[in-house]
Amino acid sequence: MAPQSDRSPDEGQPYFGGAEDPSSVAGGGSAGSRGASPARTTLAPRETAARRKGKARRGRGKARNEGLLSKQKRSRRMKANDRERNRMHHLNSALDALRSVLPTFPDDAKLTKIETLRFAHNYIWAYRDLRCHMSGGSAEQLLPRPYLPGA
DNA sequence: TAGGCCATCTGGTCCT
DNA sequence: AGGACCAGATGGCCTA
Repeated sequence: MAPQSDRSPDEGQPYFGGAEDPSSVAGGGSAGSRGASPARTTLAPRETAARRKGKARRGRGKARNEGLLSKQKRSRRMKANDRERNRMHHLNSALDALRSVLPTFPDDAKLTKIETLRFAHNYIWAYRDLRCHMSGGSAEQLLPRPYLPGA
């Protein structure tokens, strides 16, 4: 397949499908198939669960043997799986929210997770830099307030 | 068909 | 004890 390089859009620029920025943060990685074709769509959690039901039971082999696990253990595991699934769904929602505020081209191009994070990093960095230059201050003065959990 | 991305399961560890 | 978080494993989907 085509060599992938994490798209690292130029700071402050909308992301253009195939554009690459070799000087970007952490180098190399994924590429450009998805930019060109937004075919991959994130399934809604419910839809995902339903659609993936089949493979949900896939296992890692050994400890999988039914009967080895007590009913209580099994039940606890299932609950843990459920929480983990939810946790990941929340994480993905947050990622979607982040995607939604990042400019891309075309508009409906979907950034991968790693691309989203790297782009957001660049974007924030560039924005801070821009404000710094406009205000004549130092970048440190423009650092966002630290995140306060629960605030 | 290979390789990238993703969702899910799982067991370990840490925290409350 | 139970939940949150994490990383590894697995297999499906998709594109070049």
